Amino acid sequence: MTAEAKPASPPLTERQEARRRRILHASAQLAGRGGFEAVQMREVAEEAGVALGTLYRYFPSKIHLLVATMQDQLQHMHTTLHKHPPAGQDPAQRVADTLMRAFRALQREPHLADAMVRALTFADRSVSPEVDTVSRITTAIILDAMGLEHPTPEQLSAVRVIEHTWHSALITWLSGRASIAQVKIDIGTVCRLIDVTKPTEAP
Amino acid sequence: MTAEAKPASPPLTERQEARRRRILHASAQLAGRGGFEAVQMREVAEEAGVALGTLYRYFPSKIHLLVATMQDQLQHMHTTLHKHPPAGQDPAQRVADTLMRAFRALQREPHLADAMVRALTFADRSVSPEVDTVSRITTAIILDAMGLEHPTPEQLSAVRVIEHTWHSALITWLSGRASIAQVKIDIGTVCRLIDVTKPTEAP
DNA sequence: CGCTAATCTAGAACAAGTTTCAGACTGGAT
DNA sequence: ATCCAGTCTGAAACTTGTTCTAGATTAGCG
Repeated sequence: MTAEAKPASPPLTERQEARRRRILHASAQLAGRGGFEAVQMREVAEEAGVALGTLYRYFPSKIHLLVATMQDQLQHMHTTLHKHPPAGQDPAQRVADTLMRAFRALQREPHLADAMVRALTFADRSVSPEVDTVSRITTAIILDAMGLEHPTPEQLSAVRVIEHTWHSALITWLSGRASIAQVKIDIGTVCRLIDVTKPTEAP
Repeated sequence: MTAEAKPASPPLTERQEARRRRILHASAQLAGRGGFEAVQMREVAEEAGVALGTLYRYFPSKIHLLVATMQDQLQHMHTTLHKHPPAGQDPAQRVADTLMRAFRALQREPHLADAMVRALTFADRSVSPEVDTVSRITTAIILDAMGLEHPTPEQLSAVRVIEHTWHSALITWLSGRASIAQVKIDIGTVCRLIDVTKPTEAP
């Protein structure tokens, strides 16, 4: 059940894998400076040493590219979190800790965060599979933090709500409409749902 | 404190007000068919009987235009809700009812919903004031449903989280990644936060 | 009424995402 | 080693959001 990347299509040759990585690297690089708008397809192609048409063969749109970039970054974060799991007492605390940590990571690269999150929420149906992958990784991270083997449907819904809050709070922060403090408060608030949906809650 | 529209700039003449309305109407019309991408600035201008430059004078970008369209629609909804307030017993129930009702309204015009919500979450800093207005109206709607005069900071945070969930859940539905049922469940789930943050909760 | 500043129009021009195409290149099968 | 199919390149073309310009219209004012 580990959420890995490519289930479909022909396996890539070494050179192709290298190209793909160069593209993703260029994307993250450009995003790290100016954010969403700074990721211009022509520039990504040039920086990755690849023709424009090739870029589009690998990633059929700018949104696809940025969502893939996010997948990449999330994988890193997931791996890192496995090595240093949150230490809190109860599940709600651990989830909040984890999200705060992720939030701090994003604060270090606000432009990159901007590009990735904007792409993620702007994605239309044609990007659903990729966005879904991102969502699955995020869910896995949260469930890991909760330490649950077999979450109840109720708990899964709570996790979904946490994800909703996480994404939307990030957006309000990125667009300058909410402060860092407010985002932290909102994360803390939504994590209470974990306690509310504890299976031991009902008589 | 009623969230009205235009606090700034010179008051518009009658013809100008009419133009503005024609533009918003054309925008909603086109959005109602093909969604976000169907709202093309040239078409909006033509349908509204206005030059492209004029359209841009009234709304400095497509995002501004669609966010303004959303403001407009939300005002309607707010007014309607005042006439037929939710009838539930407790605040959480009333808020859930209200959001479900709004959700049903959006389901009737999924393309319009798509255009408005995508614009809202894609908006960058240059649209912050307008997005903030939308947010204030939404908050007002939720607070009305709760029936609170002086919400505590905790409750305001819960309302923010509800809004986050509302927007993000809409996005997952619009992009076909969540079913209507799932959105309803998530709304119900997040509304539990209202009970958790009742002031009578603490000793 | 006649003037002036602001606004509006029509249309060209520009920017960035996306598509297309002809030709060069690569990898694998015979 | 040769050939085929698929891939990559470079460049142009197309689309749609956005900007700009020159000339007509309009609104407000003396």
